[in-house]
Amino acid sequence: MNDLAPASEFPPPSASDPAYLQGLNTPQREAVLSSDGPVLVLAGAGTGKTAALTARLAHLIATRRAWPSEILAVTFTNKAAREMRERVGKIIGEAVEGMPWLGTFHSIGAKMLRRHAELVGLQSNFTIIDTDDQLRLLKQLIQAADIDDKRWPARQLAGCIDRWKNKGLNPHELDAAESELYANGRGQELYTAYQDRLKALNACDFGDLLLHMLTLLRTDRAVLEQYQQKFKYILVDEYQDTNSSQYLWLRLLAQARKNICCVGDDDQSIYSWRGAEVANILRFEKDFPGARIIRLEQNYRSTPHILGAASGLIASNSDRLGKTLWTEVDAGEKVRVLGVWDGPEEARRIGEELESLSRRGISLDRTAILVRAQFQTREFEDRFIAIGMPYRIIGGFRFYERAEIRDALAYLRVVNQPADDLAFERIFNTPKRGLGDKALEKVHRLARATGLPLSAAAFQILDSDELPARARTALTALMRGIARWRDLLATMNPADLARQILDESGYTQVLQAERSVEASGRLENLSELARAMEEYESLGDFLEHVSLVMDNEAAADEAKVTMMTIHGAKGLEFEHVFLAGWEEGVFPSQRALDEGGMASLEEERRLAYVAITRARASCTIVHAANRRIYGQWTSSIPSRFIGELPPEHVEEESSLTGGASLWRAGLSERDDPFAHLARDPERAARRGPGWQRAAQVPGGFNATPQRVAEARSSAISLGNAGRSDVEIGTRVFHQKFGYGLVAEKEGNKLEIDFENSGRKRVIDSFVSLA
DNA sequence: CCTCAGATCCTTTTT
DNA sequence: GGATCTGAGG
Repeated sequence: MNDLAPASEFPPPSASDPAYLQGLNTPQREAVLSSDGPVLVLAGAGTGKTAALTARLAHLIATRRAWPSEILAVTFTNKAAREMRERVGKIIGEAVEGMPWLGTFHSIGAKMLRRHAELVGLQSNFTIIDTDDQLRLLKQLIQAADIDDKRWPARQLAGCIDRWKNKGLNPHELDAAESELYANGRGQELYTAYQDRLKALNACDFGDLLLHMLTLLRTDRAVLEQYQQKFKYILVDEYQDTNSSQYLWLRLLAQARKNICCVGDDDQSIYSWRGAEVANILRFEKDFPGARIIRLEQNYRSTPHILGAASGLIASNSDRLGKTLWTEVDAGEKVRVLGVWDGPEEARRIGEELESLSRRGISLDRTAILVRAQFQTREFEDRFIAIGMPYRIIGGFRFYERAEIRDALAYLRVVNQPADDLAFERIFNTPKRGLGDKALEKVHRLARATGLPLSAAAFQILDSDELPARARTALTALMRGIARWRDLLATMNPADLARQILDESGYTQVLQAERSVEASGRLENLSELARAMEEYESLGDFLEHVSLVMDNEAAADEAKVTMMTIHGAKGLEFEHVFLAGWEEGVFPSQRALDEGGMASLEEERRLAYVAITRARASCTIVHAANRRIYGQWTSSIPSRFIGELPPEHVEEESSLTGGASLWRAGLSERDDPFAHLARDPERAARRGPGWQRAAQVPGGFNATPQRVAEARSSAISLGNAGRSDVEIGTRVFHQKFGYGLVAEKEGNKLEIDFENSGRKRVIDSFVSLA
């Protein structure tokens, strides 16, 4: 099977081969040596894809076809990028340092965009906002547009916008049907407002890193040609996971030289929910006529039973390019399918298995529990804490998603990038300094009226009597700090600056005063953050790193069993793998079944395929008859995927009387295990094809966007330099101080003699003509 | 202005 | 079952 490839055009393996070619099989060699022209490598799970890929890079560099800086190598995850960098480094040594264009789509997008930021209306120190900031921003916009954010949640809009960006659509490129997906056709309006707001904040979301670059490559000939010339060779990992925007981006860049090599596996496409299009891999040959297709099918990872089970399962899918994995190994155990009574028993059994493996001298580092969804790890955590089983959970909260880290970063962002209103809002009253909603609202009002960023408005409002004395004192202290830190930015190294900011802002003191376990953990995290900053030249560099790259790598001290989602496990392998929760409704997930129909089911099946193929030596699939879901006990039937495994590769076992098949037969006839959800009409309404349908429900919503109109008109009529309709002697009205006569005027600052409150200093945008 | 308690929401996967 | 939001009370 491995000799189907027409390898004759390349020299056969010989002892004089460079090191990077040794040990590669025939198709792998072909993937390395076919350096010019379009190449699609279909690499099955465990077929030595990364080895071939890194050898290919080494080959391009060693044969002087390109300098390291002339190769664009994109991956999806930071993990993959890091691994490739390391492995290439081992082959070519120091030269890998000169590979600036090896990274994730997003980090490369960001790098390019910083060079051309002004062409899309940004400055090169733009902030990259995360989902949290994005949601807060959207919520503000939704409220400003007088849309009921209960009926049209910000998450939903965020989902739409992501989708549009994944498709490469700018706001003006949406058609009516797309716009219809949110708030009865107001999707486009809000998307436009969001993009405008981001530009005003000098910020980008994840999607923009690709979309802006794509827009630029499409519209700016010079920029496009510059990069087409620069990248002599393009290498793309996990090609099946590219979305339309990434696909278009690659196609533009590759069009001139056509030296593009895409590596992927349609059977491992598991990210369609975030816009990945398997079609991209299927149409490669059309996009690049004459493309060479190479199949890597010899598996070096798993036993024949594991491969047989996985292959048998994935065969139920349609529309595959088709690969047949094979291995030279001929021993090994069958895949074990274990039925248990409930969730706690599942955790108990797997715990026991792990203990037994451990006793046999197998390091827990070589074991993993893979789950469909994050919440499933909780049951294991409870159990493992009880029995003292060391474990690590990958995924979940990342380092930089912790509140204290986000707070610290917000300070740094405000200092680094004055227009970052989102960050300013976050630190305004953090730590608590007596600045509440009222105070923030006033700063907001001034900012809106003057068109200034919040932090600038905050400086200005100190010159007035708008704020009560206490708030004013507190804000003065904060703003003095910010001004000082901004001064230090140029001279001080980022780590020391961060320490100083945390100190002077009072943030560390508050935590120190708390004296709780959590507080000391937070302090620990903060000093960890400062330590991590030490490698960085500038604060900007660091902020970019943190938003795009930083993930929590648990220190590998003690041997631990790894728990993670199947998505997180893609690309990894473990000696012994436990696949938990293979029940209908959990895996395949109810949501996928409800919302995506057959296509989703197939994706779930690919996910199952990925899960099984992570295992080297043993794979144990567990399903429980009862499980607590959202706090309610539910009985469940085994996943249909279990039934799809070829029996000859599977060994069934049940802790329930009568054996697996018996109780399965009894259970499978029961009604929908999620019936309790359907019984609740509220919940039932939220199921179904999800928000797409919900978006079409005619709403009882018809409010007018009054507030925005107001804000806009005042923004237009009021200049920064002071308004022309107010002069000394003008009679004006102020919401808090009442009527008065203007006594002094300097720019937009007024001194007014109020009839009831005496002389006050006020910013002109707070008064109206009386 | 802050804190606490009750109500309400949400439960897939991630750069 | 847990996180998050909202409203009442200190």
